[in-house]
Amino acid sequence: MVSKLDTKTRILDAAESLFAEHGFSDTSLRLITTRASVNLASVNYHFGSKKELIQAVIARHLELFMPLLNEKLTALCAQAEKPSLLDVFNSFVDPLLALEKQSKNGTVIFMQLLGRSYTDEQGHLRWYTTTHYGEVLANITKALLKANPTLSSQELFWRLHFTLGTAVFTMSSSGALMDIAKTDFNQDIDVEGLIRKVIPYLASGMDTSTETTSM
Amino acid sequence: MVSKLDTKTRILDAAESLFAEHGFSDTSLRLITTRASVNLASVNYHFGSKKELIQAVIARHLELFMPLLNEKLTALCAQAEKPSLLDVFNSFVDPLLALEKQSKNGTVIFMQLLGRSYTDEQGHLRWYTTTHYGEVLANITKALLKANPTLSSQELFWRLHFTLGTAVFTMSSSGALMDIAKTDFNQDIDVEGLIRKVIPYLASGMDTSTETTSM
DNA sequence: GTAATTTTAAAACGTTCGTTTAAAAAGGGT
DNA sequence: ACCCTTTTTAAACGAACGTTTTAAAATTAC
Repeated sequence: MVSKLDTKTRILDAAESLFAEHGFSDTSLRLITTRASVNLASVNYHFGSKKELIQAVIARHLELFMPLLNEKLTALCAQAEKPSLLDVFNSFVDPLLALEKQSKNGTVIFMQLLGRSYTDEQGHLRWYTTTHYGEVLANITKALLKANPTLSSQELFWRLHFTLGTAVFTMSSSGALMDIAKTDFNQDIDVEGLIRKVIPYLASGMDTSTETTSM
Repeated sequence: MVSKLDTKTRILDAAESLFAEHGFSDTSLRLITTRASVNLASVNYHFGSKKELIQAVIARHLELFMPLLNEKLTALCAQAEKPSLLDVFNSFVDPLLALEKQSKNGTVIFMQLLGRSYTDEQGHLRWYTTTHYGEVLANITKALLKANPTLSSQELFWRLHFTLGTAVFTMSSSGALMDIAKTDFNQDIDVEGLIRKVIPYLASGMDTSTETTSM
């Protein structure tokens, strides 16, 4: 079943980095199979179609990330004392960094794919996530509500998506941002540093006082 | 020079909505020219290439948005009293809503294009913006620094991009978000309502206290 | 060792893409 | 009316795409 290095794995590895770099549509199967050093037809043989390959690439990351995150969140919800919002967001750090070990730049690639799955008309991707990992998503809101019980479910909904926007956009363009920080401020920062830098911002936004809300 | 309705304008109108809906690569010139009811070759005749058409579409929005924003920001910087961060972000409201009047869903389309210009490998788009509207961008940071003088230029840099992420992502997926809000909470909200909802979040994030920053 | 199955390989399929060409149509100036 | 420029049109170009086909090679099972 397995030779030197699984053809399926080679394809997934090549595809995920190319997808993150150029987007789904702008990455051809020929480019993927060339980088993976496999035959063009192997994609259709092993995955069926390009669309199913995209699903497989994202699924591989979700399968690693989601259980790790769920573990952290349930632990947080199980403890007696009330967690801070920083505690909740810090729960994401280890699962995100675990992706880094699965594949080079795994964290950034994961967030880029997550962002693209929202914008690249792959609307079914969001559906896939919510149906396969609805329990985890529910635990995210549960933990956030435990940290800030004054939040209405509506406000939580909005701020959760505001948070997702910051996270996705920041990590997606992390390469460019880190370059600018290096040249402009001579500031060296890696992926983990960037994650830890954005978390206080996210916690602060999630904790916005609702003084000026109109509806 | 002008007939019933300029062919160039018809192309720009059709292109901008299709670009925002499907992305640059997934929108073919045939789709654009069909919706615009013009000949396929007119795009290359009037704009030279597809890439130049993309530039033109974004430029048209920037040319409306940036001067309006600059006006608001300079007024804010000119006044004696210190503005709040909410004041600064509220300066974006009118310019954004002005886009809504230029074309249907103009605000959302503008933000979608802005987001895509960051992620769709159109890195030259970011360069175009910074070189053509560097003055405006400088005024943004100037206004924010006036509202919060304790911010270092580095922290401002990072939080500005965090802010951009929230704004772009929220407005880009505004259609889906508003749909969910409608079905889940029976909450009716339009583009202006969404803008006004995200602004307190952005101000709060920009005002994050730097207690836990590590580097 | 041989047969059955799985995987790889090269080639071609039909489609769609952005762009170009060349001629017709429309417009403007005198 | 005429010429000259601008614009529109239909048709075709070559390239790149995802996918399919067919056969060879490799692997597994007995």
